[in-house]
Amino acid sequence: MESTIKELLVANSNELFGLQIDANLVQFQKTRKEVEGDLTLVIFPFVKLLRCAPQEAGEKIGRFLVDKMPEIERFEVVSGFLNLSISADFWIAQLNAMTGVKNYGYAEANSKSTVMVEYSSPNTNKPLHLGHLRNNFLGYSVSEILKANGHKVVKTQVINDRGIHICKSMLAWEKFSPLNEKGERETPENTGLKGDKLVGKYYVEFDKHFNAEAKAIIADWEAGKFDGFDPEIKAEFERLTEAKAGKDEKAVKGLDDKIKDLAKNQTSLLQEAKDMLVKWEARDPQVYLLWTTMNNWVYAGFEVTYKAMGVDFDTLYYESETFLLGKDIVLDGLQKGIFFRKDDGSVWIDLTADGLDEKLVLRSDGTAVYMTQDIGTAVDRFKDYPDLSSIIYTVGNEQDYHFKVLFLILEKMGFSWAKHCAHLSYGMVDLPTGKMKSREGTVVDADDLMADVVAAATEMTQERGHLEGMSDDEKNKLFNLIGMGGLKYYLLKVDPKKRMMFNPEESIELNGNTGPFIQYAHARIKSLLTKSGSAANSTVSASVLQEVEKDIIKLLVEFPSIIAEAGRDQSPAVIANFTFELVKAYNHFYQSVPILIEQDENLKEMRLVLSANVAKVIDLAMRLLGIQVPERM
RNA sequence: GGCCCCGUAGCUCAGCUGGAUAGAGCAACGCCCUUCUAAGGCGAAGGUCAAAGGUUCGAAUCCUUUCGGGGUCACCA
Repeated sequence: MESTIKELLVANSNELFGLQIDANLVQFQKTRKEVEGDLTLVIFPFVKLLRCAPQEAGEKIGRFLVDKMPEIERFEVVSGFLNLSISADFWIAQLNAMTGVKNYGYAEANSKSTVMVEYSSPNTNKPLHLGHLRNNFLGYSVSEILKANGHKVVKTQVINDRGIHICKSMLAWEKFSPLNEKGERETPENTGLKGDKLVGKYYVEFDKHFNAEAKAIIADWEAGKFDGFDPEIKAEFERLTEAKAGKDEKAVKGLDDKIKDLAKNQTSLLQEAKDMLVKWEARDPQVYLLWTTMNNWVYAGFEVTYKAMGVDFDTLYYESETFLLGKDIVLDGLQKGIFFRKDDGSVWIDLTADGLDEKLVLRSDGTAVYMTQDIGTAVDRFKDYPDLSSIIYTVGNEQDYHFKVLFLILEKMGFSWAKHCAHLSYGMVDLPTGKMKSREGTVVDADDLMADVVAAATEMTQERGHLEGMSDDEKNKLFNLIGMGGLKYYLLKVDPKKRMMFNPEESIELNGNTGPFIQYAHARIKSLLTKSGSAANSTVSASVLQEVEKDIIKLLVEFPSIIAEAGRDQSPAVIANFTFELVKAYNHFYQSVPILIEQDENLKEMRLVLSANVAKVIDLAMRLLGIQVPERM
């Protein structure tokens, strides 16, 4: 409709305006609900051209459109806005056009380029937490949205299975795990703990002993005992201590932190962990066996969590397998003069001409850093998928700078695909008590949270749900679907780019702008359709439409462009907000218009078809968020 | 300190490629179940869109400055 009007005005612009106009002068907006009309054309851009009052210009364009387009029945000009009233026939035709279209609003599958979406990518030394939930739900949803836009999508993650942090957990487990009566250290099997939780426990254990050792060292230093320490360390400690005199609280804390770092570097524990990393890189069989064993515990644990989240991956990349590749590419770039080597042997790239800094890409000892590995992985992926057009990295916004640098390096290295890669940067999740901090124990564990929301959903659904005749299995599926639907919706309804507040009480709410509110509307429609006995897929007719009915059709007609918008912005929030609007409009209709008890069979069928299309769009929309909708609840 | 992001109702958020009187949900108040699932609907209340300048016929939206909050500036990831 909008494009038809636009073409018509452009084609006839000489006649109407006396000169050729640009298509983007034709601007539409939704008609305000206080005034009559279905579509509004903004008149201001034409006022200058016509050299007349807005009222007059509007009248002229309005008369022209009514004359040319039979669907436009009336028009009204109000303070510079041309409000067009479109016939009921037109809206009914729109409704009929979507009836029975199974994937209404989705583009043809695999009709567009192949895109890889990376998400999750946790460290293997800690269990997943609330932040990972936002990441996973977001990555999964954006993948689904891109698919609905016709892209072929490869979902992936890179597993950070290498590095000093893994060695810390391994070392702590070897040193501090108690032995049971059989002489075994703790395992997921003999403790019943999830693998990721067990490994996480030893990472914390390492930290505890590490800090204690550092503290003891500082106490010695403060007592003047420096036996066995390098004189340089002693000098540095004394320098830092003296610098504290007369400084304010904040500065003192900064200096204390530096002293602590100094002491930490002197601990035997850190030295042991470093030795272990060296052994790992040398493929020491014993260390490798331990590494493999503990990583497999973590993977098994993560698998359970991913299953509960309802996310999946098409392919995985392991840092331990790709970090060497990055090194080769960097050395190649060094040959080509893209990078430069400093005297100590470290390799850098100079990005000052692009307004950034110098960035390290290889350590002086030749080992890889994060950036090295990311370069290698990206190149590797484009080799693995020759038809790949871009990679989207779902990573928190604290890494904005990192990705800016990464893409720039890849571009400088001549990879033409680099400019198509994107960082899907999302904001931090805050708690009412403030930031999540692992040191302060305020981290919300992903497994616990999911269990909590499902438990809450179970309780509330048993209280008010319509569960008659459901098996226990069906009931449990329903409780899970409601709990997880609520959690996903809560995390996805906010613009991903923005930092958000996670309120545990609100996340299990059932009323208002929530997942269960939307699920409930779907269940209600399904119940209605079942009772009607109609397939609700016939071609319908109606000479008049009530406002509430027309409002719903207008929203349904918008759905395809909403999917496009969500894809362009990479924002599930666009889908969530649209669905909420649709459900609100439908509930209003449901409450004010008789459906099953309508006497006029034509009208009744039309309302059923309308309802069925709403249920379909709710389902299609929620699927894009990874949320299931129930037939009953 | 340099760079980046944010500031809209008591709270949580929409709206931001400039367009009519800035919208929802929650909380609080008043209604509506002998019509289909009340996990629902209706009504009323709630705002100097952080502040000040500027551009424009028109600014929450664009530009500048200030204030407030956050992130980032590692041979960590």
